[in-house]
Amino acid sequence: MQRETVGDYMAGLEKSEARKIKILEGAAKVFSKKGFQDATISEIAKTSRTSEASIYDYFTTKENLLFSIPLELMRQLYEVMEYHLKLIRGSINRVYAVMNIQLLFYQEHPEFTAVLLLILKHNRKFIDTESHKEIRKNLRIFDQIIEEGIQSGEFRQNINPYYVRSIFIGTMEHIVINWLMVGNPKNLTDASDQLFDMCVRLLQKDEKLPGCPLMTDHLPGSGIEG
Amino acid sequence: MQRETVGDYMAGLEKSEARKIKILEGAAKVFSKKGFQDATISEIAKTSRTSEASIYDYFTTKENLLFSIPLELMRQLYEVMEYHLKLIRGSINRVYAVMNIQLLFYQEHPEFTAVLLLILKHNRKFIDTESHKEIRKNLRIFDQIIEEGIQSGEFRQNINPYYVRSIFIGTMEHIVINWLMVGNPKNLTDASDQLFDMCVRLLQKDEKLPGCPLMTDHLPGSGIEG
Amino acid sequence: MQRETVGDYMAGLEKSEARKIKILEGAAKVFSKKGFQDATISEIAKTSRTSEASIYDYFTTKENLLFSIPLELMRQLYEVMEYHLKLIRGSINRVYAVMNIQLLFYQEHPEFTAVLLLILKHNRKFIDTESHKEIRKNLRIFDQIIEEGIQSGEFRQNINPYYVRSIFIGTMEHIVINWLMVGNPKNLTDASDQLFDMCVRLLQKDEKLPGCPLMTDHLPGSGIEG
Amino acid sequence: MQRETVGDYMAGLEKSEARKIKILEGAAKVFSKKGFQDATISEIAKTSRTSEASIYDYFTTKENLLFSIPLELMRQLYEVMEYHLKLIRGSINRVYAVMNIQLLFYQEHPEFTAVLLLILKHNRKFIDTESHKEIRKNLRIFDQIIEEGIQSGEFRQNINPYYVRSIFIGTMEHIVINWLMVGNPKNLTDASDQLFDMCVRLLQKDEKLPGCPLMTDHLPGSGIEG
DNA sequence: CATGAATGAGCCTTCATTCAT
DNA sequence: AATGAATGAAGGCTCATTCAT
Repeated sequence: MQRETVGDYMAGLEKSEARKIKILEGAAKVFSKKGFQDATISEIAKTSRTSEASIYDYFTTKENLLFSIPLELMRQLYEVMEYHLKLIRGSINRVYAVMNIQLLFYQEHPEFTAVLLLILKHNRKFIDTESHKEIRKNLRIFDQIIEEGIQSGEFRQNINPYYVRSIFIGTMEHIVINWLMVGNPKNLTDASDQLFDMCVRLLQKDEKLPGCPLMTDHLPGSGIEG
Repeated sequence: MQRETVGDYMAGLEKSEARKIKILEGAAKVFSKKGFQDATISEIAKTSRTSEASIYDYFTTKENLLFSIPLELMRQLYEVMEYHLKLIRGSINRVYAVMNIQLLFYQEHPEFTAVLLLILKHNRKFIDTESHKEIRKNLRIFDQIIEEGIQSGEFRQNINPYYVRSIFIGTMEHIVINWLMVGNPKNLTDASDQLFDMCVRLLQKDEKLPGCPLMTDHLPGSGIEG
Repeated sequence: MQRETVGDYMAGLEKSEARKIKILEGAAKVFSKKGFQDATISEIAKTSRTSEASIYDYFTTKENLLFSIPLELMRQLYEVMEYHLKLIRGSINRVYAVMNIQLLFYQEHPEFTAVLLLILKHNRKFIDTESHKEIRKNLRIFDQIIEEGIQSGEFRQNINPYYVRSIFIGTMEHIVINWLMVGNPKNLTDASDQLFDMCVRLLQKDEKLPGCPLMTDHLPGSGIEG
Repeated sequence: MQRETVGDYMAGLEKSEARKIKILEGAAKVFSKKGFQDATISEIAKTSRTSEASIYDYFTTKENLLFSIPLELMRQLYEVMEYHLKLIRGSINRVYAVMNIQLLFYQEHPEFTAVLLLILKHNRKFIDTESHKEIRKNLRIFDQIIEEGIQSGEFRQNINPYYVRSIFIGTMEHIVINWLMVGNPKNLTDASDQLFDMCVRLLQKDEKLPGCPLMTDHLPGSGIEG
């Protein structure tokens, strides 16, 4: 088999790389539970089954360790996105896929997600890191889909890609943060379809709305109260 | 009129209350610049032109100080919202007003906003504070408007208020966070209209979409109750 | 009436002196409960129904306040001792009286006693205070009785007054400290007679022992194990 | 002999245990000079030739450090007591030995003694510590000797062991505290014999008092078990 | 490589004390 | 005379980080 699964992902790695990943996982676990400042290197070492000093063999500082958490995972996400998007035609469908994959990924990596959305996204220094570059790479996938949709005529012509992205990303992250903080909704993917049903209206051409397969249940209302 | 305006707000306060507000302002300034942990009480004291010990006359702990920052401001925001909404008819117009007031408020209090959106919103303990209660009170204003719009028939009948709120709040906060972190957009209220143009599509009935000039057909001649 | 009772003791005092005593009482209460360092001027002020600043009108420092606590009370004790001893003849009886009065005094002023025996007696600086001078004055009463007893021939000739005093004072204080710390014995005066029965043997002449009224029940034992 | 003597006691210890002892010694030195509150961890660290942080590797709090000071020493004292008492016959002789050993021990460890008698003995929390358990173990040695003396008929039958102990312990501690506070007597063991001469009268049968040269008639030729 | 052990640096928090009213 | 209000000064404790083994 050519594609390695997540399961045996670490199988082919050198021992050193494997330990680095162990540390990152432990760090994600501890950071997500305690926050950056309340997490201690000591606890991360314990969680990673290694020593504090060893952590400093792989990461220069505690902050560097924090910032390194998304690097590999965002690359994985990027690959998964690319892989799936190759198979999907139609901008709307591609937007849907991106949202779904993203939310699924968050759901499967709750600790990483907590680190990303509750800690890193609000850290100004994080913007200058390699990890953030990976995040922007992922964002660009979304941007491209929107632009393609506009150019192909599948989307409304007068939408502003920046605001579309803001709405999609902002909404998703808002939902995910609620999921992380108060456990609501229970299941992120449950939210996915509902969210999409709403958000997609932003993209669709006006005349398409009634016939849009995603919007079949929308009965035209009567009038408007004066 | 005899009631004090916002301008001379502090004029009528006792000295003790005035100092408390000074401290909260200094704290917002420092917390917004440094984050919670990197901010020191010493620097907050200096910024507030008071002593470290005095801070502890008004707030029990550093965290309590942090959590106290939004209390008064969120009450002010609530009052402003209530005041303006009394004058506005039509659910769409009211949604627009809420977004505008909110964004304007953020823009006018960037340090407070940074504390709120970059620090407090991701702190689990914050949820149990009095300040957070005020925030929920503000959210309920939004919820009510949505529900009224549905019941009055002005909005689509099959929208899910939870997701509508998530989209509006999530998007706004995303925009505001970008504004705080990278200075883009330069002006929050510039974003307001663009955002609204898009978001409003989520609420409107399908047949209204084409060509409906937003924000005009709901404003009766006066629109403002005497 | 010439002798004022403890009850109306404060009646004849100036208001200022009355407040000073109030403070000393509050201080004794708080110091006895918390110890010197853990007691705060703030709590003493509250307990004394006065303000922190007022305390500093009467006492220069917290330590000065502590050291001032025994001054008046030790003078009272001295007067009580002198008053009673005038009526008592016989060195043994006088020793007994001193012990009794002392223990009774401790029992009636448990907070003062705690301050004295748990805090002040182990403070090197206290030795140089006016209060300590009063304490030494009281000790001298005891010393005099012992010396009189020796000179009158009522006590053994070869006793060392220093060690006798050490035994009596050391034992009493040990008992009182236990009473303060673990509540045992419940009643100090209960201990008084038992203690005296034993301690008095140190003073009595050897040939007096068999006939001594305090020692009537002593049956001669048999032998000594080799 | 292979067993380490007291002299090279620290030789066989692990480095970590040796450092712990160094800290305890430094702590005893500083606490005895300054008292608990006025002693600073910083000064203890300096005195122990270690860092403040290291102290917290071995002791959880400053108070825990204080309370830990007697633990090992009281164990040593217990062993010394047991060792010597094995060699001594006669309850009077054993009482004498206990007093002597105790006072000698105090004299050899003046800083420890100051901590014990000037700080710890008056601390209510100390009662619940492991160290206090050791102290009670030592007290029980004394109690047993008294009881044995009563049962063997060597002592008066009607003495109350609680008061006997109070007298012996109270007196000794009183003397030792004076020695610590005002340097009088110069030499604790000088006091020992004088004190014993007096105190022993409390124990002896009445008829024995006249002319009985203490400490001779209980010592058989050898007195020491091979 | 891995790590046990050690520490320098720093901050929150507390009060005794002062002073203007 | 009395006090509310303000603060300077100080110390316990915590960790990120280093380094010898």
